[in-house]
Amino acid sequence: MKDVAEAAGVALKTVSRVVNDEPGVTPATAERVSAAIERLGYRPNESARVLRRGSTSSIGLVIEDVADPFYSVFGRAVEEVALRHGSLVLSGSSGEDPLRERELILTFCSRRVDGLIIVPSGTDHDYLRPELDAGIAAVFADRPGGPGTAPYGTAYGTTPGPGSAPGHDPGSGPGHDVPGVSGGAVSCDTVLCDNAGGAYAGVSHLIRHGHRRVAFVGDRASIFTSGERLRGYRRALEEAGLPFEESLVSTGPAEEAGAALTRMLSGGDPPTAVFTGNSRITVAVLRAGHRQALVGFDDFELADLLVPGVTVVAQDPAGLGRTSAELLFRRLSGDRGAPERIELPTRLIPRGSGELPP
Amino acid sequence: MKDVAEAAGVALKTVSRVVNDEPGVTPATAERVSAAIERLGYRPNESARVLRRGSTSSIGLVIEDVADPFYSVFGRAVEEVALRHGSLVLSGSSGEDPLRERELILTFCSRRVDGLIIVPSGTDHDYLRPELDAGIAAVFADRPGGPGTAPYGTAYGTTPGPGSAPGHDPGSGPGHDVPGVSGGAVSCDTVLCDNAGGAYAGVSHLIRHGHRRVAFVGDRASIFTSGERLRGYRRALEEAGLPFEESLVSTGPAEEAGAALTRMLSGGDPPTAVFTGNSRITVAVLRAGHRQALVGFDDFELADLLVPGVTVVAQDPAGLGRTSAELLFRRLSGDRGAPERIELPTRLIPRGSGELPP
DNA sequence: TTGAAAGCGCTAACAA
DNA sequence: TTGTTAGCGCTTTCAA
Repeated sequence: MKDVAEAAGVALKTVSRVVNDEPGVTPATAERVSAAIERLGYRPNESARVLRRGSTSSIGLVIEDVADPFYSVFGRAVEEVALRHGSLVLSGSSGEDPLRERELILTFCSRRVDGLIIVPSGTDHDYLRPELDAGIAAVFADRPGGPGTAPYGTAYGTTPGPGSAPGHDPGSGPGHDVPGVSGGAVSCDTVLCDNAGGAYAGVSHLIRHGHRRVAFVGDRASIFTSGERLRGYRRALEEAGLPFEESLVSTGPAEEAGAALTRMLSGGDPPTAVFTGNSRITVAVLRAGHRQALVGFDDFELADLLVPGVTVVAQDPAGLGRTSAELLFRRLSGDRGAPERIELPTRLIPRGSGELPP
Repeated sequence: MKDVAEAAGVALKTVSRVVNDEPGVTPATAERVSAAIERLGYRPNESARVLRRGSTSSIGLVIEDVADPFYSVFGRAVEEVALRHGSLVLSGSSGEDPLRERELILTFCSRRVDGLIIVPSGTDHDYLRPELDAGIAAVFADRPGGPGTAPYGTAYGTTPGPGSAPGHDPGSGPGHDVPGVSGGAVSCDTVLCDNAGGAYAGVSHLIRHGHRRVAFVGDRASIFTSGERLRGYRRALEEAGLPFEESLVSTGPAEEAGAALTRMLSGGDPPTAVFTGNSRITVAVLRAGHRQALVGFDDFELADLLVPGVTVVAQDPAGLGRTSAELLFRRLSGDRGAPERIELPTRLIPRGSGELPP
């Protein structure tokens, strides 16, 4: 910068003005400075700028896996919004590891990101408090953050989010104690998908097509979304007057999903339909050769090309990313209102597999 | 930091020493400092650090679309390597727009990334020269960079990369003038996939299964990889003594692929097999209802679950990312050798569609 | 083992 | 319209 100033015969501040498009520079002077910049290949040092100005114009994005189709679409939407706001995106994969998540977040904070969008894998985000106090905004996406995060002065309290399916019961079922599902004090902005409502719709769809024994094959019960979807499943059974049977429910990692379903099917009185808790599990079940009636949570590419097409409850990952990012930037531009909890709707897409008769 | 120093009753430098694990601090003093850090929630300001030290411990990643499965896996691999090297990843999507690409790269450079990994969509990267001169390392991945980028002193010259399939002809065919394919001066490190060799293998596979009229449905000829794959196709035909027919070749965006193939099939003497130039096109062709013999470039999820399974020439996006990142970090740690051009092999995965008889 | 002072490149505040 | 000065938070250098 000094070199440029010298070459153009002006003071530092004038170069600064030109670089930042500040008013109060004669076109002629500006031209001279621009020429010097061009000739010397000068690029402003963003670190110095940040140091001086205090804001980095960048946000941190922590997701489970950058390579997961769901989260990569989510990330792209965040990037889009960030671009519109002149912000860059620092991103990292937590790999479902709370420690790694924490490390990543603190690293981002060291880099003084203006805000964070977090798909939390941990359930305790107490360590965020100093950062939030220091003015970093944070939005939890896809899953609520753990207890102990309370920015913006206003405490949120224990709000058992009602979900949008009719008549949700707020308590989580016995034998499926999902931490953070109900009664968790979530007080950062949170953008979720209507997991319970979506599962409710999917399972009801199967029931409407004549099934009375519907299996639930979901992910580990410790994951928030899994618990919510299980809730929706129970609610649908209940409303149809069908009994909830432990033997028709499996929760565990996707790798075990195929085997779990096989076990159910080979037992006495097997299910005639399956509801799967996410796309990884849907694919695992299909790969294991199961071809009975099926509705899966999460849309996935080529679901329409399989035979029969796979009926799914589609989330909107791009919408989730967009909403989260827009909320974050609203906070960054000064909105100090009470933390919000937004729940995005799901959409049932019938493609054949969910309309098979028992 | 000043507060911490005061609270612990030491000088700034001592805090700095503790934060950076530098030797020469009594355990007792260190303990006092750590306690103050914890109590005050102090986080070092990375911008100031960068400003002082000069290195940002971050790299920039420019890809076409963060949400594309191929590139998101690629990006994840880059992230993995960066993590091992204590580096963060700034990433952005160019959306195949050279202007956006350039803007993104310059933004990253302003942020003083230590290095860049670029999947170039533009063909001219002259604007990178000042950055490269300033010591930023760059690796082109998936496609070579345009002319006019010559770091590390050693010029690379015009090297018509031979590819690994036997007997490639170096000239690109008449009527398919692909810029940068042959004779392009590429002098940054470059990591590519063996596009020509892979296409050669895929088309030869179809020919071996009795097909004598194989269509090529590829992406726009202006894209480097498309051109290379077309080269491999020609080579395979040539070697089998089959004529190259313009009417069996289509190059254009994926949205038009289905219609293009339909046209070919409804003409006189239609093809009995198709080779598709990338997974987007493969899917487009399948979605258009085509079910003849097919080999596609690029593997994709669920290719094995379709009926018949889709035979593909698989690339290794994670390997591409890993190799690129490792090369970059080798440069960052001081390797000034001549620019490298690495070509990763492909793998043919037979699944049924490529083994159908004419 | 510890500390004081200088300065990284830039912009905010104030002068001319 | 243009310039001068101070200082952002840290590390480097040199001294105690």
